[in-house]
Amino acid sequence: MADVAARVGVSRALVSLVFRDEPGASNQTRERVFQAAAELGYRPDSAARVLARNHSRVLGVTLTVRNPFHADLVERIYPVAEQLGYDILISATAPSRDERKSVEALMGHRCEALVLLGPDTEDAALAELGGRIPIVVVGRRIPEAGVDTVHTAEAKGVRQAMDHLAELGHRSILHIDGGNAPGAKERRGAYRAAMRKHGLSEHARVLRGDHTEESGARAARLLLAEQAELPTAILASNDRCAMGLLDALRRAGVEVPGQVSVVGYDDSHVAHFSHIDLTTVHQDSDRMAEYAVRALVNRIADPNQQPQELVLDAKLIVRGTTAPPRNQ
Amino acid sequence: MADVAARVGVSRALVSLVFRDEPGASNQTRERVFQAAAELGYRPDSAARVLARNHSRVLGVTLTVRNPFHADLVERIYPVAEQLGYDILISATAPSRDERKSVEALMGHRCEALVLLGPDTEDAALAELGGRIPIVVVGRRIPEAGVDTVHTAEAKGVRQAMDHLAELGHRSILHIDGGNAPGAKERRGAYRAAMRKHGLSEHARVLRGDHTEESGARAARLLLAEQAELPTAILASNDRCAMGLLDALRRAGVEVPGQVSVVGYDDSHVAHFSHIDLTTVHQDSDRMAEYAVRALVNRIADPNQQPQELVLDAKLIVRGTTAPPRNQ
DNA sequence: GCGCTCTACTAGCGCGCTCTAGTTGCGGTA
DNA sequence: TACCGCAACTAGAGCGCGCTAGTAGAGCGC
Repeated sequence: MADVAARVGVSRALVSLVFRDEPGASNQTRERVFQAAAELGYRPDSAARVLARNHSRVLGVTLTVRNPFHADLVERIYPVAEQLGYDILISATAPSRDERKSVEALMGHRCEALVLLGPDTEDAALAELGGRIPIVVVGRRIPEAGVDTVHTAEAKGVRQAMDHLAELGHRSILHIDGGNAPGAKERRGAYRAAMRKHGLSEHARVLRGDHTEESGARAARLLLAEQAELPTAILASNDRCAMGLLDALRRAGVEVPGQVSVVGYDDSHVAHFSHIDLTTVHQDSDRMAEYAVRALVNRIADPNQQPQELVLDAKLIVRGTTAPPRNQ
Repeated sequence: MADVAARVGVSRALVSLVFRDEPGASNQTRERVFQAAAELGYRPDSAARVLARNHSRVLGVTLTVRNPFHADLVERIYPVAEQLGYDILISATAPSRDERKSVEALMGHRCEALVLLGPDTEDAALAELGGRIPIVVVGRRIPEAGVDTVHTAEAKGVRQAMDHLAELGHRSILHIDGGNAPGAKERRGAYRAAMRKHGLSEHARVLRGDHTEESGARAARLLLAEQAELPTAILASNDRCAMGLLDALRRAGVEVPGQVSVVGYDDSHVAHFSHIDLTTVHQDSDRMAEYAVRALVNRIADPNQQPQELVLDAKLIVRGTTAPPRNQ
């Protein structure tokens, strides 16, 4: 920076002004500063910036690197953050690297606030974390944790899916649940309620699962091994689960939707693909991402505001994996 | 830090020593420092650290957020880097965010070196980037760019796949290529060479594609629309392409491998799933990740060493999507 | 001529840490 | 006793910026 200043023949402070795009420098000088910077290959050092300002203008994001819905969210988080003048740092969670570590890393890099995508940390720990640094939890409800959250109206989405299946004439509808994963409890409850509402309680059945492809495939294997009649419709815990289920069923020669209808949850980009064409509950990933970023920016500006819970509308997208039940 | 020092009754420098785990402090003092730090909720600020040291001990990684093979690599990069005392920062590439931007962001955050996973930046630009900061290119060959690279012996992998198909009796083998994507050119060349070697040049056919599911599905639609006989085997550009191809074929009622055999490339985790069970060319993602990180660490230590190209062995993994050809 | 405002610019401290070049005190050795 | 070496510790500069408080000079009205 000093080199740039020297080259242009001004002070460091002026160069600083120019790079921060603040008033106080003539257009001509700005030009010359940028010119000199380009020639010298100068770029502002964000570590020093962070140190000198007292806020870093960096938001951290934790995600599960294998989750396509997280990928959808991240793709939208970047432009929104950029527009608001924030930079994004990503830290991945994986089997070998738990969420706490990701969070620590991001905090160490001076993130001012964190977006947690579908965190599996327990409520109490999240509340405690929220006390230390602004966080927004995406895709999971956290009652009374005192942190901002954004998630879909799980129950509504499930209800729509169940209404759709019931209207098609399905009675034997099974649910593969998401275990302890974010949103799973709500979806499970809504499934049971919908079965009751449609007078199908006797057909209600929940298989334990999670949010991975493997859990869908496992459920399929289990059902096929039972030698009993397959349900005519299956509500999967999410799209990944539905994907696993779909392929396992098809490999076993079970036609979808001819013999079994399948509904997913998330409407992640994989569901759109013409060759998957999954009926699923749409979560508005764009709005979730936008809200998450804005919530953090607002909270940074005013840390004492009441924590907000944004519940986005869910909407069933009917595609090719659902049809009237087979003749039994 | 000053607070911690004051609380223990020592200088800041000593606290610094303790946190860097350097010799020069008694065990008793270390204890007391950690104790005080815990009580005060102190954590070292990495921005300041980076500024004061002249190296940051941070490596940057660029990846395509939707690519499962990249996910595999990242999962291994974390522990290796940690073991060597480096921290990882991830920057995602997406349609809305090109590679240059990711690289800029990482450099701005003082990464000492970058791992580029399957970069699509052109060779010359990579060479130039390599002149400014140590980089290692993963999954792509860059002849004479003067940067470290690690990739699979593409030709060998393709050759094995082709030998396998030929041995099964396939003659009409089609290739959906990866367009300009990393490794695509080599795979395409190897496909042609293998067809020649097996005396099948007249059957050789390459469809233009890329490394996405959609390109596989598109190719399937195109083939099905042609009304001509389908090839008996298809070599996809990578696993994602194979996934798209597989599902599109199955949805059209084409049995895999009964009517058409399919081979992927990458052996990303999706290929393992029991319900996908894809015959594919294994790339050793663990070794790739390890080598990439070590190469950077070595180059940071000695920037002038000769650039290295590590070519990892490729190995065909025969699973369930290949079988002898249908009777024609 | 004076004082005023406004634009364009500058000096220099401080952000939280690392690192070099020390100092202090103590036990061992000739 | 004098000296050395070593463990344990400290003072203070400096990393690259942002920011506050300031100055110099041009333009203007009276």
